[in-house]
Amino acid sequence: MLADSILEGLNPEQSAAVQTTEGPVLVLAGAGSGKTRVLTQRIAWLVGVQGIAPESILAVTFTNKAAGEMRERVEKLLGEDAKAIWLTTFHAGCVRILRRDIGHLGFSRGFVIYDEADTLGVIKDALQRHGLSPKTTDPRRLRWRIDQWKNAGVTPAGAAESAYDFEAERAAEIFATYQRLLADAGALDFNDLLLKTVELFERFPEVLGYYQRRWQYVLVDEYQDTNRVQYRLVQMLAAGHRNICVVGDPDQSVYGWRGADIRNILDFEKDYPDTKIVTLERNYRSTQPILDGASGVVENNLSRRRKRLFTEKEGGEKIIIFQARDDREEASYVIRDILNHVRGQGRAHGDCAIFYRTNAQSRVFEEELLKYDVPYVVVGGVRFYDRAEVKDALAYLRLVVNPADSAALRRIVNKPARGIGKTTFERAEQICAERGVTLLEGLRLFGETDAGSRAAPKIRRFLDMHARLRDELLRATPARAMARVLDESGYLAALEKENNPEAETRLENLRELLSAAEDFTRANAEIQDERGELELFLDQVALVSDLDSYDRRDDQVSMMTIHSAKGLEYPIVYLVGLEEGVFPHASSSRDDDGLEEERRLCYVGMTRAKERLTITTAAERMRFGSRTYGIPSRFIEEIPSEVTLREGGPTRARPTPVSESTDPAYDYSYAQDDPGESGGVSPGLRVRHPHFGPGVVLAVKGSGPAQKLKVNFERAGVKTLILKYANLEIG
DNA sequence: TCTGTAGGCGTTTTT
DNA sequence: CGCCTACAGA
Repeated sequence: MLADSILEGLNPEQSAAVQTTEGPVLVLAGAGSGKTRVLTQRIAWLVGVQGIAPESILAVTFTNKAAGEMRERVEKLLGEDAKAIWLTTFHAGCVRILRRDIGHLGFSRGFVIYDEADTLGVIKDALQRHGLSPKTTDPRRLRWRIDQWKNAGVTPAGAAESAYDFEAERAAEIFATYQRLLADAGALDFNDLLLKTVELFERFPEVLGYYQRRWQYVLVDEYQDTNRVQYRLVQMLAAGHRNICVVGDPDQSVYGWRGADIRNILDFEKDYPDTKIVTLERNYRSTQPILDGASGVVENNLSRRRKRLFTEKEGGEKIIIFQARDDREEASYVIRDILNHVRGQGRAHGDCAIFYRTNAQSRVFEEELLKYDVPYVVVGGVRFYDRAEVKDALAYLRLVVNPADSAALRRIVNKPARGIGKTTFERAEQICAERGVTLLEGLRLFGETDAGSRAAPKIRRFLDMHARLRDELLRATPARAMARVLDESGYLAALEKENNPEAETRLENLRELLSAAEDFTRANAEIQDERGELELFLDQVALVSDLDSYDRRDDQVSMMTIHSAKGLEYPIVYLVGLEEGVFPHASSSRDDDGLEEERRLCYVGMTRAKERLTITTAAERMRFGSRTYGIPSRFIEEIPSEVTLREGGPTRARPTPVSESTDPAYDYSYAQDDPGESGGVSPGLRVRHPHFGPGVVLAVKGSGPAQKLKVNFERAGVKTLILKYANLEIG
């Protein structure tokens, strides 16, 4: 019977969470306690046993990846029926709602979604309109401030009202201008996607009513990460039937800086006094020492609901704590430990993961991995869709879909160089501001008023091209539109003309983008939507992250920030850089709230490990290009000493100059150093790397033992290598 | 208007 | 250290 198979293998608490379908339910799920399993089985139970129509279920997650994985698992249980379930991220779900109903708010349904770079441009524009320079007012700080307001659901008017000093008043004014400029461009930023949906529901009860009736059951994953706007959204949707099930872990709330409000989960019972609470404390992932260590750390947080994870697993290795002299020794220790496990213990590279606090820390590890020729993948950091050429191509498409998109226009108006430079464009901006027309229209007006000027014919040609592309491509497939736009604009030709390895890399990225567009068409062949496929494609790329495309492979070590690691697990985990200032990060150590969030982050990192956890710290570290000295993180002391095993540390010789090192890695480097010359390596030389394959040297930096190369590999793209470690063959 | 270079600055984490 | 911006020169 289906009911039995759904409940099979669940413990009593999980089983209760699955079967309690009516009324508010709060599932407090500790790390590794099978929370995703509960969510998927619960959906299966609703449909397969209770006979609930799939289309009346809404399940919301934070990442596309989580949504995708959940959908996969639900489809396995329910087959075709699963397709009608709304299983989506907050942002993607809101886009879907707004594309249908934003017209009520006087917004075009053809709105574009602005990313970080786009919004920064809008902030700068707003500053300018207030007669302020980006030099005196830091645009990033201002945007951060505006984001904080928006996270909390504060409007420009509200911000102005609560302004307590001149600076806040001015920030509130710029906030208002920023929103106006977005509206003029037909654009919404990430926060607007949520805010506009809330506004829509508040102002148009009949619209809210439609969705309330539609979704009889609402499920929310990672509830501890919701901000006040998301909270409000969920509350409104569940107001009628109150069949709301939220799953989360207050100890894993690590997005406070992005507006997540831990009160949402802590106060859930107050919002719904008849809440059924299910606590999942049995851990299916880690060994007891790892759980004890992680609990030991997080128990230092004062504002915390008591919870104690346990496992039935017997024994387990202690947590290893390694104290390194410097960041390089830290990295080489980790890499060699990985190699020991791979070569000596039959482990796969893919069993191992390295987690750090900030992306910048990945560099040293990458260099060491290259040195020892260990295959790896870095998750996060620069996103594919953040690369300049990819954004340029997409900007052309955006401008086709929405001619008001000023950020897109700003981006590509003179790419490739077509004689519409800074001065010309500034005039267009001025006209746009004075007359309240779109930027493109401002450009047109300028060309007409100054018909005799040098720029006029160039403007006309650009506008003609745009009009032509718009006529031709509005209903085209994304791949066709992309190919056409790159060709017609001369973008591709200009890149090909450059004829150097860097341009080749960029062309390669554009080819990849093109195939992503083709994939999109293939994947959405059956989806019928009144909106053009091109628009749907642009929606998707606006909301994907690098993490979404990460697929764990057996043959690669994974590296990522702890934030990115949330929700993942590995047999062997290295948590690195545990020094005061690095982790906990200096800018979060000011107040108790920040520190407690760092501590939860540490807990998240530690609980990713299934069997073996190594924590490392370094006495010296290169930061901002100069040597800095650190002391071990307080979190290390918070791990109960019974479950730790210390290696390295102050008992060893004091820090010695590198040349006197007994570290074989260093000795090796000096043995290799003698040939003196770098073997006559110079840009343009074709080389072969044992792991990356053939490539061309782009640049040579420095000299002596530290000489570095920038090499463009045919398969792997541009990498910076240390010559003496890279084992390059010439030719 | 475009291109190359010198200086300044930053780094927290990201849907 | 590396990226981005501002600025100078052609």
